Amino acid sequence: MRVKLSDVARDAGVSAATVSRAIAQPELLSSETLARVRASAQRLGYLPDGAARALASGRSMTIGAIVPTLDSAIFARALQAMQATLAQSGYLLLVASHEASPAAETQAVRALLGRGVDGLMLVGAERAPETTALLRASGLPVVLTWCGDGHFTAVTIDNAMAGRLAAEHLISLGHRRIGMIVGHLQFNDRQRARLAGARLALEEAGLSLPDPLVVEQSLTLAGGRAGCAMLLDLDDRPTALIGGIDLFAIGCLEEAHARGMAVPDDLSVVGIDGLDMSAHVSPGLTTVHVPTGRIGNLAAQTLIAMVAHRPVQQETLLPVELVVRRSSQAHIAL
Amino acid sequence: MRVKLSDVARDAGVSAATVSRAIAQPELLSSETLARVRASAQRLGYLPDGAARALASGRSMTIGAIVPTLDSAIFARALQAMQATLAQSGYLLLVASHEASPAAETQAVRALLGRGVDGLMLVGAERAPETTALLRASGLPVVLTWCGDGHFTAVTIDNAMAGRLAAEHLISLGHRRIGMIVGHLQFNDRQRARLAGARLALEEAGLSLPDPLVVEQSLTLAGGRAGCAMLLDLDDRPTALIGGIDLFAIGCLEEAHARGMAVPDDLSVVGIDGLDMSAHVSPGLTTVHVPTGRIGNLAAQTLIAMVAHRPVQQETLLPVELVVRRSSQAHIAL
DNA sequence: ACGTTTGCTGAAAGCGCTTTCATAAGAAGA
DNA sequence: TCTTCTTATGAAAGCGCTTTCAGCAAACGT
Repeated sequence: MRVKLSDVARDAGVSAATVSRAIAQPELLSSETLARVRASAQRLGYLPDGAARALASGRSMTIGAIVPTLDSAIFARALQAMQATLAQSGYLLLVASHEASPAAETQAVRALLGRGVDGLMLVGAERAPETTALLRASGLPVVLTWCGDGHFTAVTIDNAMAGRLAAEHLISLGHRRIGMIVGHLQFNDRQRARLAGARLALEEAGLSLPDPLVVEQSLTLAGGRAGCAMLLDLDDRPTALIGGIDLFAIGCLEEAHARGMAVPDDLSVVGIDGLDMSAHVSPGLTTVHVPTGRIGNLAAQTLIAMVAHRPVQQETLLPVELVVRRSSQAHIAL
Repeated sequence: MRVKLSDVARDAGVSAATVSRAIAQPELLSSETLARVRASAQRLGYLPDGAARALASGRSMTIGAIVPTLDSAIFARALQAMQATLAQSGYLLLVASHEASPAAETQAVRALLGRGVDGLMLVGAERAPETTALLRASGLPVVLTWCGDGHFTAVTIDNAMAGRLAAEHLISLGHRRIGMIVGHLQFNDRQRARLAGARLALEEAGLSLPDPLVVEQSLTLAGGRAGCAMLLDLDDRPTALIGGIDLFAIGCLEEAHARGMAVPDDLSVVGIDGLDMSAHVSPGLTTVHVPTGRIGNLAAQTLIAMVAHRPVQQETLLPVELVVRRSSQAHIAL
């Protein structure tokens, strides 16, 4: 049915080994043999069988990625960047998502490991012990992203610093009562770290971020609006809000607008992520920029290097940076 | 090194065939044999080798998807939906993107075909003839999305109708001069169809959508803003704008706001897509809703059915629907 | 009681490729 | 000229699984 390597070999009048080499190590062949094989392959429309190659060589030229969800601007961008980088080296991306379920993540790891991926990208450092055991036992190159665990190779950002920068910015603006909307903290070490960073900054300034001023929401714009609504309905409402992700902050902008409150006059808002969109909303969103695309690029590069047994940096910490726009301003105490 | 099927077989005191059956067709085994094999597999931490399974069985339990980019709310959502549906049947998603390059798409198809995917999802009906030839020659289940070509199985929406609904809505509101921002039309049949639909509706109403009122932009919020700026800078500026994607329309909202123009008082704006975000921006965006997630779900279901040789509908046309919000209102002629 | 079916299991032949090892033919050195 | 390297190629042994095809019991039918 399908053209196989032996067909090409017969057509070109060479052995199967030679055809195989024409694909993988062309420099070993004489130029005329190579040309002949290539011509045959071309003419017959030969496409190597990946499964057979993977079985025989032990490499699948496939990298796995497991993210909470693809349906997020953040992970989508990181994966797009990964995919683009991987493609340049002939790798393909096998993706799975776990929707914030550790058990689903374990399943996904198992599925990807079974598919013979050459390396694996995961988000965050927190996971079921079983998953970690699986990963270690596999001996496969693994790169953690956003958060590292000190053991696996990682491409990270300082989430706590991101939270801190957001908080310190507001503190320096004179805000004393600050609220924060975060994603569900369970199985989300990025959000926990951002919250912890903000809280610490507040405490160092002699302020605090008490539980009533922190609301957990699902990671959507609607979640941001709802969280904002809860915070603004408090008796002693905050004068400034931090969104654990930009989407939350944008939700705050919308909710404030819907209530007839002016941002930044009546409420300051700061996000964390640095979505493209954040520069374009009104007012422009002050945010802590995270190099999402670079996380993806570097994760891919690191994985490729590890597969090739090249030395890699154990943990690459990418910088986050406060970008001040219109959504935050000095708080005038009454 | 790694535990293999024969290790499990030896440990359980059965043949390799029996272990294989324990995985793929457990109903063929006596319950005690099955239990014994499972216990051994569990204890040894056996994970089947996907490459070997794929080679021996001819099925990889992997579905390929090639999209223009992952970094788009639309495709990200569709892929997330696909992935979720596929995962339920034990399939994994192998993704590639082509960034609006037909040649890159061909490459991607080749790469995925080579990886032995069991089926392939593609976006749109327009592609290099070589790609189509490759697809046909492979004989693999293929599902086109958003647009069909009358040959391959497809899960589509009526893009022309979407454009028409947007235009007719504005016409009915009394707008006579309407502009449209579309993505680069080359290699994007979805945008072409939406434009054509809008144009036709206008012409049927005795109006027109002349070239100067159509601007092509890259598919980002910034593109939408830029397109809006161009249209508003026209001598005879339009009173209403259609965004070929919601992101464009949201860009229009921002640009209008930045210019001190009120939407919908000074300008009506309608999008196409129905992003979650569109319901939350201010003013709420009138848009033609597209069931993006369902496209992904159905593409996955269709592919799974095709792999199993179950009959499938040749083309599934999903409905689009106008959702009227605050961004559009009647035009008062001066 | 004797063929016949049914249920469960094993032997073994691949699936299409990679890769080691061996070999043959030149090139180079002595 | 004869040995010693190189260089280019082929033969063949798998990679770890699936899947006929057989075989052997036990259960069935008459």
